[in-house]
Amino acid sequence: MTRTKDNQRASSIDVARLAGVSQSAVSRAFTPGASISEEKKKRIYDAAVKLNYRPNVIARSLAQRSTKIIGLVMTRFRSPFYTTVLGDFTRHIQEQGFSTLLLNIDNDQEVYDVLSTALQYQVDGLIITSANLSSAMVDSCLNAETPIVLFNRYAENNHLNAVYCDGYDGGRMVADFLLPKHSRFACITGEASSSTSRDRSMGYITRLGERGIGECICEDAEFTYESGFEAARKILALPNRPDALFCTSDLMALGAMDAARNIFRLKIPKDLSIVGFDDIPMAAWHGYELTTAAQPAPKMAEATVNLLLNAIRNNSRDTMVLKMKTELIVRSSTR
Amino acid sequence: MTRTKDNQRASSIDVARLAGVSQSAVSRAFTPGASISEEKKKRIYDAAVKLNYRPNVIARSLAQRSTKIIGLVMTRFRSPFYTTVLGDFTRHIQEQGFSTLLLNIDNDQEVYDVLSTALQYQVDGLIITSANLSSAMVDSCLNAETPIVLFNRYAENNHLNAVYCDGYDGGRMVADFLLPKHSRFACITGEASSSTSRDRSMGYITRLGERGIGECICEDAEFTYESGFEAARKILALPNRPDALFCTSDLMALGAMDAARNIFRLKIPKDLSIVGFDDIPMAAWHGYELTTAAQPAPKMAEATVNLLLNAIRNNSRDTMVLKMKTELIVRSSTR
DNA sequence: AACATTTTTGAATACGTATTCAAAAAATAC
DNA sequence: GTATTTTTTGAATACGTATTCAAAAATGTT
Repeated sequence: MTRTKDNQRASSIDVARLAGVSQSAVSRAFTPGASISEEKKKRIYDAAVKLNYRPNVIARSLAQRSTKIIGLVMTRFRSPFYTTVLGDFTRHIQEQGFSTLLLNIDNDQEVYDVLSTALQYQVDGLIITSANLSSAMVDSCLNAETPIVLFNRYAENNHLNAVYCDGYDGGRMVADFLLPKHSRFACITGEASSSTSRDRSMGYITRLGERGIGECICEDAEFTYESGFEAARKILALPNRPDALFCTSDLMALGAMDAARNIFRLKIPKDLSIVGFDDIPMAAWHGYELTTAAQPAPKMAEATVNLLLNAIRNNSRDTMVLKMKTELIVRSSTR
Repeated sequence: MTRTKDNQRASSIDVARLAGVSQSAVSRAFTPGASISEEKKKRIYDAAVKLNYRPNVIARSLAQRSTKIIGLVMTRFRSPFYTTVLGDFTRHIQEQGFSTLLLNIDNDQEVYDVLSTALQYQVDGLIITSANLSSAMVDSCLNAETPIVLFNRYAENNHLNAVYCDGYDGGRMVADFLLPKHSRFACITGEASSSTSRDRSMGYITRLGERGIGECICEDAEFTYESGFEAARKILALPNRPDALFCTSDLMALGAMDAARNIFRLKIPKDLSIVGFDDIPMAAWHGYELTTAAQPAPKMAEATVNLLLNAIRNNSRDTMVLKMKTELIVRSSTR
């Protein structure tokens, strides 16, 4: 091993020396499409194998001013919806030759820190899921000239790229579906700060109103099973119990189903119809068979990655907002 | 804005020029503990704010030969167990001032590619979950001198750091728990290639044998709800139906429960006891209340990250294997 | 064979930071 | 006050690659 310094990784210079060529040649040998003769290329590869050489992507990133890294800001790792999407994100990102820097946030306070480290890592682009961005942060992003796509969030002023699902329309669909066969309506909503959840419940309630139902029992909850369970326990204990319940996420709906069945001994859907939102895998489980407004998660994830990569490759400054439709999947939790 | 080149991010040189100091001074201003006067530091910070300067971590990584990035190789994004763990990993990694490069693999074939890109990104360390490493890959890792910790896998020769859960012992515990009140035993196992699943079922079957039960109906499945459902459908259709069923993962167990109840109209636990493994959130749902051998996931995740960071910081070459115990959580899916 | 064209090549430099080293400045000791 | 130690400072260089530029080699044309 004719390595200059022992115990270190080999560099392109080491390979060049062993192969009897210049460092530039080594660089070109590892750059697809670069001008280099086949014979020299072979010689370089042989030397590279001998030294166990692999190009240092960090150095390349510095020289090319492009890291080929996508920053992915995520919350709510326990939500099946988001983890499914996370798998899709990383798969698409890798398929396109990029890598994923995953940044976890527990609450919106941390967004700024996390965003700032992502930018320091010179990510080529950013995907931000379900975080509430302050306008200061938006500015900071725009300032950094780093393309950004929001997932399931949208900026009020449409100044940022976004891919999201039309929750308002989804809520309306649910209302239209439930209206014919039910008379007393209720709704369990997610965190109030979340525009996502607000859109869904607003669509539902507005549509009910349009069709003559002025009253809808509402209960605030968090986006968890337990929270849905507790909210349903409150709602179903009321006099004049509702016979139709819309939950703005599947996880809450499943909790609500279990509360209805286990605490109140209700038959679903005979005594109570329940509808969720998302279509997580558990909604299809035989123990639940939850009717739900399905988000086209795979399509959304793919569109998000493609939108971002296009922005990166074309260096385009104009923004694009993709609003997708939900599809009502009718299972046996509704009559 | 006295920036040298327009439309580019400011560099430490730009800041130095504006603040009237040397580039080294700027570097020191952003290096905690470096020798620099308070007065100059303030002047530099002011200039940095004016130029919206943030240190370029990529350049720093090159200079320091340390990226502060942990590579995290993951499969099975749909499994609630692994996504919970993923959240813990990233949180701990971030708390320690590192970032996470997330690498998704769908099957073991891709491990090599993914590992190789991680190494090219000069990650400071690697966590590998549930992948089967060929010995060639292990060599390649050792060669790269990059610390590695396996999560829920262990190298046969103990030549790699590992944190995992004692599935063999867990399986024995389940057998001991079920033996007194049952007479016909069955087992649904995960993918045969997975040593994780094999350990669990071997512990179970071995212990049954030790205590006089020579026969155990076994059915192979994948680590999914649907697969558990199908496997249970086969097993429960047999003459002389079992009255105790151990599934090597919760997800399969939940599928099995639904098959038992919905297809065979069995009462759980009266007609059939079911035990799972992992303790995913859904196991505690009121619709299931699954008895399970719980993995101490949060502890395991924390230990994994700590083990890795210690190896990185101390540059230690000796390996460490942490084997954790399961805890049997008894719920109402067993009599 | 002479010339024009294309391809291949290596030297030099840039990317943005950390760090070493020696000089300068400040603080302390006597 | 000088001598001594400590702290602060900037110039120079290293990190490992990509890329520009001009020279050299190979190829094609007549």
